[in-house]
Parts: sequence; structure tokens; C-alpha cells
Amino acid sequence: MALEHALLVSLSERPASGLELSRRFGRSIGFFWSATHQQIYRTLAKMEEGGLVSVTTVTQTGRPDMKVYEPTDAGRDELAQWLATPSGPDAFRSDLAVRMRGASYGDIAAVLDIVKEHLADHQTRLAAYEAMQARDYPQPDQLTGADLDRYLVLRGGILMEQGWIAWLTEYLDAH
Amino acid sequence: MALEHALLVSLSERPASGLELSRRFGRSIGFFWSATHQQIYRTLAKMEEGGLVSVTTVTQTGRPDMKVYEPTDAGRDELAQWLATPSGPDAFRSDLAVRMRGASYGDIAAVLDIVKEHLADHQTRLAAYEAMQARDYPQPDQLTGADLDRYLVLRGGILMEQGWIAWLTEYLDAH
DNA sequence: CGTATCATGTAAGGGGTTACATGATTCT
DNA sequence: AGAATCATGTAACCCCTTACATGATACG
Repeated sequence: MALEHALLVSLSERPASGLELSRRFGRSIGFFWSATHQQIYRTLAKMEEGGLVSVTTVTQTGRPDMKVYEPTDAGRDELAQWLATPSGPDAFRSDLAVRMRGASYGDIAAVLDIVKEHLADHQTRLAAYEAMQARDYPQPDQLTGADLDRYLVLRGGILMEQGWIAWLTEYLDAH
Repeated sequence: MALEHALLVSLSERPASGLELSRRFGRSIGFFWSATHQQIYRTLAKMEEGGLVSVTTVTQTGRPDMKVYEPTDAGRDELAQWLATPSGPDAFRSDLAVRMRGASYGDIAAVLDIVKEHLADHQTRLAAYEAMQARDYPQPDQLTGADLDRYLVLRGGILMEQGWIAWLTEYLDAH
């Protein structure tokens, strides 16, 4: 149940509405946890019911009302406790790898095209992450606390994208 | 619904029982798709119902009966068609990354311990994959077809593990 | 005699995906 | 006038996880 905790992390950084959270998940948080807005709304409602977050309804002019969530003390406690709980290895699941492994049981050229698309996609994403790194963290050795962790998770995104690019390039070169 | 297709790939390589498949998922296939035996049994039952696989019950001496599955022609067609269908980017989800990002909202030392455990785990796994590579694929340039793809997916496992090790090492060094 | 392995399964619940719905405002 | 954005939600379905169940044989 890590979505709940990912939301608590994000709301600890700054209170937000459901839509704002789903935008954050589309951006920075998105490279290690993805979630659709429906999922986020449902989880927030459940968390409010459970007392982990509190809501303030903000009426806006010319816009629908907005529910702004922030962690309660119970939510902060829950997060702190979860953070200290060891977790097993993350299950790595890749649709694309299944296709790569099975390529010879279908049209290999079609699979190679799909691999090329993914490669381009990873290259685009790597460029975006590297731009973020250059723009937001020009002096990484001076970072501490939450800023340091945000930077290091971005580094993880970069390293993972580089890994994918190396892999897919090797796959295409060998075929 | 990639589990179905991962099973078809594995059964195309060689027919197998549910238990044998779950062993394969624990080994080689496991580094890009994981599944428990319950999930595999249920999916196989559904696939048989849908005509994608056929079953032969093998009676064994001193052991329970075994149901050996293999793809039907319809199953092979389905796999071939799926292989040529483009897929969106794989969602990358990591419980550990959520903890790393949120470390400053809890006990940082506890998070670092968890990261160290995962690092050791990835190092162990990398060593196992590298041993497989050395044992099973001494001459990779001579591989073709399904053997080549099996090798290249193992290479992916190795590259991903190296990425994780680089990331977690960087995280620990910076703290 | 207890534990592990072989082999398959049921049941319950949690999490995630996809499609659809609403209703006002701003932009082209 | 039509499309996009802001903002939240319902409903249905599928997938995955965890716990429990069975019954026989082999091993120490």
C-alpha cells in the first residue's frame, strides 16, 4: 500500500488538492510511482476517513471548489512508522521485456519497431531529467534534508533511464 | 494482461506444469515478470477455458498427477498478435524509492539501513546473473533466435541491477 | 515422527485500470 | 460555437497478494 505513503510524502512537502497531486505524480514523483487521478481521489477519501489527512475546502472565484489535503499528526506518525519498516525487493515488471524475450514467436521486425519506440521514449525522458538536474540542482553537494533526497531520487531516475537505453541499444545492435 | 503472454512465451519454449512454470518465474523469467503459483494456476485455468492452451494430465508413480500445458494454435496466434502490438511505457514502481524520497520525514538511519539491505540484495542478484551469463552464454555472438533473446533479456537484468547498485551507492555516499 | 517436496487448488480482500459523468470557465 | 482546462467523482472490472487447504511420498 505504498500509494498512501507516497501521497503522505508529497503532502508533507506541501499540502495539495487531488488534481495538484496527480500533476505531481505526472512529473517528479512519476518516475518511481505512477497513479491516475481516480486512484488518487479514492485513496485520499479513504485516508481522510482513516484520519491520516485533513481537508480544507477552498472556494475559488470562477473555478470549482477545491479540497486541499494535508497530513494530520496521525498521518505523520503513520508515515514515520512505515518509513522504518523494511520492505522486500521491488517486483520489476516489464511488458516490453516479455515481448523482447518472446520476439522469435512472432514478427521480429514488429517487436524491433516497438523496442525502437521505447528507446526514443527513454531518451526523451533522460533528456528531461537531465534538464531538471541542471536547472534545479546546480550545486548538489550543498543539499541537505528533503532537498537532498529529492535530488537523489532524480539521480535514480537518470540512472534507470541510462540503464534502459544501454539495454535496448544492445538489443537492437544484436538483431 | 502480460502474465498470460509471459506464460505463452514460456510454454512456447517448452510445455510445462503450473509448478514448473512458477519455478521458471522464480528463475530466469522472474527478473522481468514475477508471479506466484496461485496466480499462475488461475491464469492457466482461464487460458484453457479460452482455448489458448491445451492440457495433458500426466499420472506419475509416487507423485500427484500433473497437468502439462502447451499452447494451442489459437494461443500461438494470440501471442504473435500481442507481440506486434505496441505498448505504452512500463510503469516503474518502487516502494524503496518512496522511502528514499521521504526519508527526512522519519528516522533517516532506519531508512539508510533498509537501503543497505536492498543494496546487498541487488549485489547478490547481480552476481547470480553474471554467473548465469558466464555459464550459459560463453559465446554470445553466435546466438540466434530464442537463445539470443533469452541472453539479451539476461543482459537487461544485469544492466538493471548495475543501475540499482549505482543508485543506492550514490544515495548512501551522499548521506 | 516431523519436516520438506510435489502438485494443485479455494477464498477473501486490496490495488489498479478504463470508461463515463458533471458543470463552470477560458481560449480560439 | 466548439474545445480545453479546472476540479471532483461513480462504476465496473481485472489483476495481484496473502492466507489457508489437501494428500501423498521421501528424507533425516
